[in-house]
Amino acid sequence: MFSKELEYIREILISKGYKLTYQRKLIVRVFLENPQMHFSPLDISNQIVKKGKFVSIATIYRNVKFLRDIDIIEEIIYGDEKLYELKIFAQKSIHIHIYCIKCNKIYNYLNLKVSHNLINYINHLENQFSFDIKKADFSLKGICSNCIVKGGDFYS
Amino acid sequence: MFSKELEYIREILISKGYKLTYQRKLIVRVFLENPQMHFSPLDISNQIVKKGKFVSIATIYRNVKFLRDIDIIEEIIYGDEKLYELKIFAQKSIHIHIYCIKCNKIYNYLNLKVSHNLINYINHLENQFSFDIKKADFSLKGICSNCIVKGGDFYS
DNA sequence: CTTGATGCAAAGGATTTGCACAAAT
DNA sequence: ATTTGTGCAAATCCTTTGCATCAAG
Repeated sequence: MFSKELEYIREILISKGYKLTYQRKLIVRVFLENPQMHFSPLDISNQIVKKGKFVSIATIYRNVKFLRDIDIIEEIIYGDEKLYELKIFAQKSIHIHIYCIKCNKIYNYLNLKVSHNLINYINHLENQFSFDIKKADFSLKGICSNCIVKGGDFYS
Repeated sequence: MFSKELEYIREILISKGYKLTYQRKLIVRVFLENPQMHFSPLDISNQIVKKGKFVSIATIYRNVKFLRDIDIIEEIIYGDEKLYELKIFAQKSIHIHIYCIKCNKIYNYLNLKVSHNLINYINHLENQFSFDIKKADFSLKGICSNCIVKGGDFYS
């Protein structure tokens, strides 16, 4: 499974003088198997252990940074933690994350038609402030439809 | 200076059973004196020391969380750090932060006319996903006009 | 074989916490 | 007087790093 994707990633690494090790394969597989999900380094470790394999946590830390630096995964900040998600093969340009403050789920909306709207807005900001924008993250916090249905007050 | 604001904050605290201590006043003053600025706990400590006063770093950590919880200041994430800024008296609903990845300045745009645009977009998202949105943070990273002028490649 | 990569354990840095004491109401 | 708040130092948590060894190319 995912041998095609791994082979492609191997080529990227090799072209830059890096190696695709056993451990890196295990880490990348976690992302390939869950292309929409976010993982902390510890989450990744747990996923690997769940399969009966092992990669030291230090190696995982080293590799999430490494994979981020070469644009294979992306780092997002959620509250206290840094989470990582697949970037390559995802071809998205703008990030929209919607967090539910009640159930703590993260809804990760990719390039929907909806983003079109947002692109215009970003262009507008670029002009207004003479800023060359490389990355746009839109983070919304609120209560998801699921938790609204369940009812109950959140704010005192 | 700021006795009016501090008195108002005292009332809020007291109504909730808390006290406005000497240390809390010093901390709040840092924010009142710099309503547009962002501070880390260490920054706050430095500001206080600069005035020849002292508050222990543990107390500052305790109080930024405390002041955040009662909505007097707001926590924003910038890279690795948590920064805090005045929220009360600022009456803004939507946050737009633009970061320059070259000079590391944070441009903090408040409720400009520009936000109008954004409010429509947020309403749109609320409808599309049946989400009750409480907070919207828009984070843009790029290169500010100042650094563009200076020239030089940023990306290899 | 050569160089990059890993695992371990120790170090590091930021944040939190237990406890005795201080001070705000 | 009470009870919250503070300072200190120790503890904790997350992340990084030095070093000897391993393995990918």
